[in-house]
Formats: sequence, C-alpha cells, structure tokens
Amino acid sequence: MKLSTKGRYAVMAMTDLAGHADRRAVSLAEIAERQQLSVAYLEQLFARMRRRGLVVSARGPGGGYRLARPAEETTIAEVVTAVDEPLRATRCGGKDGAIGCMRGGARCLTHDLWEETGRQIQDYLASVSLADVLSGHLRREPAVAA
Amino acid sequence: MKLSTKGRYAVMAMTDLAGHADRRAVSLAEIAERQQLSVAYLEQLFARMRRRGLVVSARGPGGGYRLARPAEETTIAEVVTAVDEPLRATRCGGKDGAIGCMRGGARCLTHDLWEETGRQIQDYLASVSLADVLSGHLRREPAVAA
DNA sequence: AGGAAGACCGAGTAATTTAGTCAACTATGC
DNA sequence: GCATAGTTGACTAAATTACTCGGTCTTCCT
Repeated sequence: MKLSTKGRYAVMAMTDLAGHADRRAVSLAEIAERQQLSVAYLEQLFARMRRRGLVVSARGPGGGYRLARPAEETTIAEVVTAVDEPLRATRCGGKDGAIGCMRGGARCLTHDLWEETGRQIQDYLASVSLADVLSGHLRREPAVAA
Repeated sequence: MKLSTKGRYAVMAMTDLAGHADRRAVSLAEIAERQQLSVAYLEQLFARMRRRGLVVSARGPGGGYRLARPAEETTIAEVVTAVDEPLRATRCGGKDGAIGCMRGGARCLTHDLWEETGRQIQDYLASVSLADVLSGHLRREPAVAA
C-alpha cells in the first residue's frame, strides 16, 4: 500500500465529485478550480480511475465525470490503488527471490511483518467510503478490550 | 507514518541485533554481513537509533551495539520513526495553513481521513515488538469465525 | 457545417527524495 | 601505539514524484 500525495489528490478530487454530483456530470475544470489542482494533472488521475471503473465520462460540451457507483459503495482503498498502482512489499518474495530473504540471521522474519502491515492499511482504507469522508464519519476502532 | 526501505532495513538490522545479543555487543560488520547491507549505511541508521535511546554503543575492539531495552519492550513503531523522522499528514494543517484546506468544495474532509490512517498504522506497528517479529508471532486478527 | 467545450493520450521534464558513499575523527582495548 | 570500531557530516547518484505540454477525438449548439 502506498500513500503518496497523488493518492491524496485523487481522494480529494473524488470526494469533491461525490459532493457535487447532483445529476449532471462534473467537469475537471470545476474540480481543478475548487481543489486548486491543474486540469492536466487531474486528467491523469481520472484516466486511471476510469479504467478501473470508478467513474464514467461524457465528452463534449456539458460533459465531464460522474461516479460509476454511489458514494457509499466506493472505497478509499479503491481510489488509492487506482492511481498508485504498484504495491511491492519487501524486496524478497516477488523479485529478488533469495536476496536478503532466507539468509543466515534474521532471515525474512520481517517479511511477514510488512505483509501484515500492508494488509492492515488496506483493510482500514477499504472500510471507509467516499460517503463516509464526505460526512466526516470516520470510524474509530471501538477500543478492543485494552 | 512513512514506510520506506530505510525503515525496513532498520527493522531488519534491529531484529538481527535482537537475535544475536547473547551478552556481548554486536558489531555493525557482523550485521552488515548477515543482512547484506553496507556498514556505512548501517552507521547512519544506528546513529539515529542511538540518539533515540533504542540502542547503546561500545567503542573499541570487542565493541558494538546492544539493545537498550529487552526485545519485548522495543516496538517496530519506535524503530521506524527513529530513522524515518518526518511524518507530515496532509498539506494543510502544519505548513500551508489554508491552502487546499478549508476551501469551497470538499474542504479538508480528507484531512481527518489521513490523520486517522496514520494513527491506524502507528497503532499497529506500536503493537508489535522486536521479540514478536523474532518469534514470528504477528498478531493476525483472531480470524473472525470463517 | 463549423466552432467551442471538454475528455483523452503519450511523451517529456523539473524537482524532490532516497539510498548510499567517503573521508576524517575519536575512543578503547591489548 | 596500533588495530578495532563507533561518530560525524558532507556529498552524490539514482530513482521517484509530481506535474506540464501538445495534440487528438467527440459531442453539442447554432
């Protein structure tokens, strides 16, 4: 899981979109104006989100974007992974194979740790929808028995 | 919360140290050998961890590092924040003030989201100790019935 | 028909960050 | 007093990030 500003901008833009989708499509120019981002940059982000099926587009005058699904059913995790793509964990596992992993000392005990950490973040972000962000309704764990 | 390879290396090195701290101090050369990292780079990492009080050092022949506290009492969160330092959340709040935040549209509704996300990661990493990693004892939510 | 709004696309670049090196210094034990 | 080993800080190369640019294709309106 990756947390760059890119992912943050995408969420900002999507939240904006979710908040202004009365019925008509919303143009990137509008979002750019409100969120203080460049149209060109937004294009990049929305292209990816369209490919992932998070938004649908309409060309021509009066065109723009709208959410493919209701705000309640679109999670932050989906938005972030749509624009941030890769998600390599440790340097072992996929690519280098044995390098660093499975070695004399602490081997890749750390491998499991990062796997689990990634899962933890993923789980949280998947539990929050655009509607939640829009309503300021962020879940705070009920404090699991101390 | 930041998750760079630097932080991962630091955890690898600390885990190695925790696993080889019989009684004597462990030299960076040993760790470098086992974990396949350069001594020069490890120096950087340990310097920071020493300042944070996670390890204590001994100079001269037979010298090296050892944990300042038992492995059970040193958390991954401490190690990671020791070497990765900064931890800026959104671009609002601290630095730019009102830029991007508190604007017409979705304002900084996203602000709370990232705050909470950071806390989520922090909490998890703070719940894992070096000893846990060493023993492969990573908490996985009790597998909800399944 | 034709012009303007606006999505779409790929390549390209500037700046930041990261990872890692180097050289020189200081303390300690034998 | 020499070898071991930590300490410091500046420096650099590579990668990544964030972002721009030029141009195309579609659709609507007159």
